[in-house]
Amino acid sequence: MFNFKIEKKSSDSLARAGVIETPHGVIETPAFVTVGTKATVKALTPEMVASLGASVVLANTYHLYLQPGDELVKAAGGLHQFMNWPGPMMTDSGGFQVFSLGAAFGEGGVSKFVSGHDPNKKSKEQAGNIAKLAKIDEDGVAFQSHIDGSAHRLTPERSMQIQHNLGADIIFAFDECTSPLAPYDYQKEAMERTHRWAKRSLDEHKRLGGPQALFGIVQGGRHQDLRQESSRVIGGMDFAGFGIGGSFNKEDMGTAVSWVSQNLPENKPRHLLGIGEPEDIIAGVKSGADTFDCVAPTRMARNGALLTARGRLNILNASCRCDLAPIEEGCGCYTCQNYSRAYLAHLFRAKEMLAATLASIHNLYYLINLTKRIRRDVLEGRL
RNA sequence: GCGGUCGUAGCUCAACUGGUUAGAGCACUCGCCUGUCACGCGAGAGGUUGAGGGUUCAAGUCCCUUCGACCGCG
Repeated sequence: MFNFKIEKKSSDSLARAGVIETPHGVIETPAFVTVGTKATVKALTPEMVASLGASVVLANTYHLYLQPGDELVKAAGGLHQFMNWPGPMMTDSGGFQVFSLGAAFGEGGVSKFVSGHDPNKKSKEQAGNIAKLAKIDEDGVAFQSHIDGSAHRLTPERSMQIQHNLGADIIFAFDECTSPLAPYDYQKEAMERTHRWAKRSLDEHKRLGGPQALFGIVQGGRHQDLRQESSRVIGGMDFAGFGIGGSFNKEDMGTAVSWVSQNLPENKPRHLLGIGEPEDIIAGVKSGADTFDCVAPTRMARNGALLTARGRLNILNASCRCDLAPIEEGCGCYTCQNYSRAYLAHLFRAKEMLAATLASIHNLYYLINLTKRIRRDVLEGRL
């Protein structure tokens, strides 16, 4: 049912090209995984997503458990049927929400990325006494719903049960994504807890049975010894593949990923969680990652930032108002084939819904095609 | 013609009995977003308070003149 085959390995980096087979189709890697958190890629129909060349979509356990509920999704025949996406799917375990609703919650703007040594961010962590929506203990995480404030609890076992109900092809172990601002001792403690949760996730997954492939998640923050230890421990467990999670140093994410890749079994796929800016994908592939998911292309699109070969274009800038050229000359996407920057700028300024759709089409097309180009480069020995 | 109400940022409006560099929302300009709390967040620019004169230590606030808008009565 689940299979991973490596077609070509790079001779001068950790890059490889391969194929992941799932019950709902194949994923040619390296691949970009489109994010559809709440069982929808925001602003796009599944047909649009497919027409961009996307092969796989990732949804979220925490969000769908809260709304509309995993039992309903199961009754509807699973995520594929429910959201009308026939291709391969992944679900994240809810582990990231331990971070986004925990340490990162509030006005502080703590990112999972940190740039170099960032001493000015420290005060935020301390000032971060805002009531968090997530609290961690050995058994799992207590969440307060961000929708209605109601209390919920996620454990490795619950995450597995929910993900089995959702029915994606690839599911992830329940983990803790730590803040990059957390001290070493906490990173270590959280990593070791994540390892115990990985074992529990695996046990529950086996108990439940079913066609899903479970990926374990490597943590360890920005520390080489922790990353190596985590990848050895998680890599030694009976997972179908691996996710690489957690926080990174913006400057040398690739280095951290290669510490991990070198310790993971070579014959299993590696998914770099939440990474997806163009340069990061290139660095990730070179460091041995096979798949990537990221909200960046769609979220940035909705906020008017468009990807081009020459960098980011903010369509809301005054210079776009009367610019009748497409977002990017030569781009093959539906948006660039049919609409001008001026039209996009108009839609954004008028707050028309089509703005989000056309911008998302462009950004996803850009990123998916970038990844396809990278795959060709690996296959043809150029990378 | 007489009486009244009101003129504050591009727009809609704040500013207790006159009291420090006249505020906000929207619009405008720019930036940010990496396993979605996210059609979100942040920053900036923008006003000789309709005009002119007066009272006062001090006027968007009080007085006079004038211009304009609206309402009422002739």
